[in-house]
Amino acid sequence: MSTTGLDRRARRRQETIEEILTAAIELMEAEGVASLSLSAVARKLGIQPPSIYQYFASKMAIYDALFQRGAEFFRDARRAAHAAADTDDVRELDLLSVQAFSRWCLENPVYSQLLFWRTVPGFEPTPEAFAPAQEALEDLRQHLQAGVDRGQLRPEAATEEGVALYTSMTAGLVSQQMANEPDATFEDGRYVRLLPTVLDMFYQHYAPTRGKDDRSTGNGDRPGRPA
Amino acid sequence: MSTTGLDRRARRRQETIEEILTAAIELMEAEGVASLSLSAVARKLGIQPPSIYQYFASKMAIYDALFQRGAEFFRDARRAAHAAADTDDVRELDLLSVQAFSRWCLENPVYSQLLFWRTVPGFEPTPEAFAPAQEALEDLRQHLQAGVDRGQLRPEAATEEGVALYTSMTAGLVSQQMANEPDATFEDGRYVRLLPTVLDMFYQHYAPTRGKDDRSTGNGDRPGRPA
DNA sequence: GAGGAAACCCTAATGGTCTTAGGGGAGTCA
DNA sequence: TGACTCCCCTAAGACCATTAGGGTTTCCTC
Repeated sequence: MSTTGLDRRARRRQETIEEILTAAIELMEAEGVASLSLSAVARKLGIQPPSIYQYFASKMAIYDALFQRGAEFFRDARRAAHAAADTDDVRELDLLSVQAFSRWCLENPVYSQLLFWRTVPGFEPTPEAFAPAQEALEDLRQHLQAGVDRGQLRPEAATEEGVALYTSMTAGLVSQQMANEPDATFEDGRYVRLLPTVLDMFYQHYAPTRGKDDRSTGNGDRPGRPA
Repeated sequence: MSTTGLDRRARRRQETIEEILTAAIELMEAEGVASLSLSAVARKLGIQPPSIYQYFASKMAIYDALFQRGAEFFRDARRAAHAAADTDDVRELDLLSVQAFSRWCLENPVYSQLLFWRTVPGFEPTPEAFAPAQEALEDLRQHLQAGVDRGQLRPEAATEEGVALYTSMTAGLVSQQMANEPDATFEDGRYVRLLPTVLDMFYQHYAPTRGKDDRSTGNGDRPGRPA
């Protein structure tokens, strides 16, 4: 059969590509992101180093593929956290998704370093690899816009400035966590524990100006301050 | 003379060490922090690569020396900003020093990456090299304690949690700035422009509970919301 | 089934890296 | 002057990424 043969070959090729990528990830986890060696990948697969060039044009192409893969994982993890949440409260949803974000980062330090730090010497992601990351950012902006629409945030929150603030604060915590306590889990990290706090700070900073300072604005289900 | 000879030799040795370090910095600025090559350093000095081992035990030792150098620069820049300020208001002082911090980071991206990101493969700073960085952190804690003592911050601000929040938020902005707009100056960076804002958020979050929620606590000179 | 093409994997080689070993010359001191 | 230390060298080993080119297997077409 003409098609099955082609499919088989294409499938085997795809399998090898996957094998290379997962071997690369495992080696990076063990030896550090920037010290990935193609020879080591080849050894792990039981082939000779030049054979890898059948599948990737260069070492950078491997980094790029992993960047794209990570960005897709990340975007989907964020969307899944949204979909799984059974609340309509924007702030609650926000906490869930930001916790999903940081949990994913801590559980996938290799991807995080590739995605959020510029940790590899000459590596710059191609636009194609970068696209999913930008989609995730756009997801976030729309989410903040939803918060604005429901009166839980001032319109400024969904601007470029709001997104910049939001990402800096949350990614800042995760960065510090990974740099200073790389082995901590999501549950007992000293920095990542502060995520609800910075979220509070964000929502308070962009709280709609309704009457006087009303901390629990648009957020009826959270315990208020004692009267 | 016995001493002058020894001094001369020691001085020349120290000069060579400095030459090596500045050459390394220049190469890193041009080629990226992690892609530093001892051979390139040697070429720049007009010597052969093995000769560098007369002055540094390994490539990591050079990274370590630069880490220490950078931490000392950083600590001193922060202290100088404090000393030069002619205000007693803790919050004002804070803004000046955090701006000095981020300005220094943007002007010295090589040192910043070495100090605040884990960007080099197998590099871990030795305790000796790390000491000045810890001194700078202790400076910050004391500064926050001063804010507490003057009634501008709640006592929690000067705890480990407060320091973690403070460093995460400010370093988060600087990280995002350097990752996303590496060529922007301190004046026109989209992220670093938000430093006063996050400082506001911090001071508001740790505002002493004086009567009701008083947004302008300890911050008389910033325009309030319209009544 | 036979011929041909493509895919796959190999060896060999180039030029780069960090690092160690060991030797020779120059400056320094008694 | 003789000895000692320091400095820089060349040579070499063990890696690395990458290119060139050849042989074998696999698949499609006739």
